Amino acid sequence: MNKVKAENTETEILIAAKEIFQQKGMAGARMQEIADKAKINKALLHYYYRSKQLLFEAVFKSAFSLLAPQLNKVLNDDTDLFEKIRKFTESYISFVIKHPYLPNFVIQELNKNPEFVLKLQSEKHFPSIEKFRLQVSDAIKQGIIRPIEPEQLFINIISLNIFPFIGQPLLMALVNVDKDSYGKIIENRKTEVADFIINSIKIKTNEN
Amino acid sequence: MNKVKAENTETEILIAAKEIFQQKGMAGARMQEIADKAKINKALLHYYYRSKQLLFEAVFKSAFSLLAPQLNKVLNDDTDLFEKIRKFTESYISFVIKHPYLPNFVIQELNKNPEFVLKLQSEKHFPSIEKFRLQVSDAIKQGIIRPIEPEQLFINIISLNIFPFIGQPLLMALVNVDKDSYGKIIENRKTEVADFIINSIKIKTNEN
DNA sequence: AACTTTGTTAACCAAATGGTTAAACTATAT
DNA sequence: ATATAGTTTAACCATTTGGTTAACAAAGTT
Repeated sequence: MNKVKAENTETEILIAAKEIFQQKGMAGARMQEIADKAKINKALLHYYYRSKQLLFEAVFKSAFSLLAPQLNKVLNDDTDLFEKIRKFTESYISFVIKHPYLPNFVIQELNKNPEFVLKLQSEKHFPSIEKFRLQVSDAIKQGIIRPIEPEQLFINIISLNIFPFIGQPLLMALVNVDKDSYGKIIENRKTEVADFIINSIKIKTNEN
Repeated sequence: MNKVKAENTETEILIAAKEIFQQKGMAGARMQEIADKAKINKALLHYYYRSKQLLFEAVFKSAFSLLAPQLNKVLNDDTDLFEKIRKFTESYISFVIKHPYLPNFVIQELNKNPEFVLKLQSEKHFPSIEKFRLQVSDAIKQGIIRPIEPEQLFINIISLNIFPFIGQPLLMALVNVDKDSYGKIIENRKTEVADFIINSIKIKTNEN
């Protein structure tokens, strides 16, 4: 039974470490707290993952490998541009509702440790903007959307989707609503954001 | 001369603390490092600000009191809506270029400590959305902009302006540009973001 | 059954860290 | 000049923290 046990504790640790690291960050997390959450002895953390740094990196990579496919939905996917924007906002917001701390965690740790991005970038499947750039250029040439730099459009899409989660505590206070109401606002954004973007870039035909 | 001296060291400490806290966060900051940066003995930190927590709160409040007036430019100011959006994006982006770590710091610490928002909210001059809400409703009634919930529009404006800074390391990697090129992209956003928003909400007359 | 490998723990350790103390120093007021 | 109040420091201290060690337990191998 030991292999089963081993795998279990190893993933137990990872699950516990995810929770703690994502809520408190690398600097705020305590190995003891992770051990407690995983219901094991602190020394076991070091048995499976040699150091706090390595455990953190395992958590970080795991988090990023969940985030990357989401980003690829805008970047590498050749469905129609508008359709894509609609699908992305819908699916991204659902994704973050499932993993509330994840995007904030990734972005925060990248800010504290910008060199870290290089490690990610060198790995396969790191999202790239190339395809998206072409698609937007084409749509402009075809007169479907007004001229806009693909990079700017991409940044806009990402900003409108990610920030409402990262800025939640601040936005809740400014908009002056409680958690439930804010949840409804977020829920509405599943369609609202896509409409907002498409409205901005779409060239209206006589039909519409 | 002692009162002058006192004020100097006290503000020296605050300046040093700002830098360290804003870059490393509450958990990652070290009192010794702050003392070194301020070129004083560590005990002096405790002489002027009793504890790390209090020093942190002084820094945080100071940071927020810089940010609040920026937010009030969208929320409490009764110039024309479009003009306002243009001015805000311009001035906000300039503001962050001057204080690169500030918005990230505020948002990050609010995430780690959401109860903290209550302290801010209870203070005077805490930005409120009321005025903005009316203005947007009016603009909709007058047929100037298409129907949109004021809260959603506000969240969009803030997201498009703040996120490009908070997400910089990630966005730089995704868009695949170096710091200089990213700086140019940000510079372009001073007008680009306002255009993007106004394009999305403005109802076109026959004139245009 | 003897032995080897893997998993787990309690006890321990050195370094880092926030905070304190008492003494020294500086400048102004008397 | 001297008392006084505010400022600054060196030396300490207790606790926390990441990490190690040695012993033990359980399972697999021969």
